[in-house]
Amino acid sequence: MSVENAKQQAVDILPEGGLEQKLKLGRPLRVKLGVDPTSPDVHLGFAYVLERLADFQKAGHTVVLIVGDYTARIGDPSGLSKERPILEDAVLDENSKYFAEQAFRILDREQTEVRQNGEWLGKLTYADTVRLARTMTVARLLERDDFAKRFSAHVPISLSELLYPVMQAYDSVAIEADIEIGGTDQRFNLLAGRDVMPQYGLEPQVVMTFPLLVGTDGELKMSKSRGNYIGITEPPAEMFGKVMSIPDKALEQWWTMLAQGSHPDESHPEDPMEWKLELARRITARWHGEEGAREGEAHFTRVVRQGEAPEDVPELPLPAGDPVHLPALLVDGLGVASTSEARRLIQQGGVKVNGEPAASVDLPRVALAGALLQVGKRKFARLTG
RNA sequence: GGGGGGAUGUCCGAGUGGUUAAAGGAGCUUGGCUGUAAACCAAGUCGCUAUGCGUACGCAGGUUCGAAUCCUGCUCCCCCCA
Repeated sequence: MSVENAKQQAVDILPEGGLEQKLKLGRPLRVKLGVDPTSPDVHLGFAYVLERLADFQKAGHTVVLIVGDYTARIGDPSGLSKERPILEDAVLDENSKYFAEQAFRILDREQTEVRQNGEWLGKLTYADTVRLARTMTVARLLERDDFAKRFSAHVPISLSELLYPVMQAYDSVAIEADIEIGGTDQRFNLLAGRDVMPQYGLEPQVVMTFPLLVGTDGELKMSKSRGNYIGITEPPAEMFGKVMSIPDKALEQWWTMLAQGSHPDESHPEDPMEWKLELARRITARWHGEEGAREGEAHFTRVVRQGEAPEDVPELPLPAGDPVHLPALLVDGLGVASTSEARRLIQQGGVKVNGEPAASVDLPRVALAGALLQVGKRKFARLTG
């Protein structure tokens, strides 16, 4: 049974023996996961958690995805703190759709309920909210690690944020969750559900937490806002290259969480380079198939290891005029952020024409027509016209 | 309600009237080394067809030859007491 797989990978299963009891009920269990609709991109870290949900589905259980639209819509009025920004309804709806599309690459659509928590949170009266709030104490909230840290660091915490755990707990009430899963950083919120559910006459959910995947920087949790993530929709070459860019110290965790699959005892190449290559192949193959993995590796070998131009270089028409002003061209065609940035790159030899560092910001047309223009190691364009 | 402290570039954080586009660090970028990475070395890191010009130190005004630095009002944040 695939639930075994999830069990093995979990960091916590609370309470002890709770999962077995739930499983003994002999009916499809309702396994809940909360989703933040402000950043709908499914990255490898999140995909890992979705895979655990899929483990449950394989055993016939039902997955309930809670899109936190209501929580996101409340947001933070000041706009100054570290809280999540308020998003437009339209953006949220768009995000939810985009998210679902990606999530169903992992989850079985037939065994998945997608719910928005505005459905029930939007109907609570003030009295209902107060009743809900009574199930939690301030002291317990402040025990939570990140609140405790922020509080002692004098970083603002708004009252609304303190309500998040009970709102999330109420989601469990509304959908009658049997199990809720999340990253280890969610432990407190998940446990809040256990406290609140009995107040509404429900059996408390079982809580399962899973390890947090570190990002491509090897330091911090993978997340979109930190820019250290790999999205599952990224093209093969990007994906392969980003995996290769992780520090060696992250190898072991990535291997365990993302590559091993159902063979936990499987050995890996000793040589870190070979090990990482195998990791990159597997991850790319998971999302783009064997063909994609080959393509990604070929690109990596050629461009990064051998320092050559990729096979298919996008074409870029030369603008009118002679000489050609390089900074503008780099901004328009190669994605350089500003002309000032472009000038710096040129100055430092980061811009190459046919492999030779560009000598000046203005180059004669004849030197550029048909030439290969390169910025840094990875951006290329073939100039035409 | 009373009292005190604070808001600086991507982030952290110096700077209390005059080369201050703003120390230092982190991050990031480029180049070098290399086994992808890391470590290490060097440079860069607001914008602009640019040996100059324009913007910039919470917001809006003011004082001054000159302000991130002084004054006034406003907004936001933190702490203590109630």
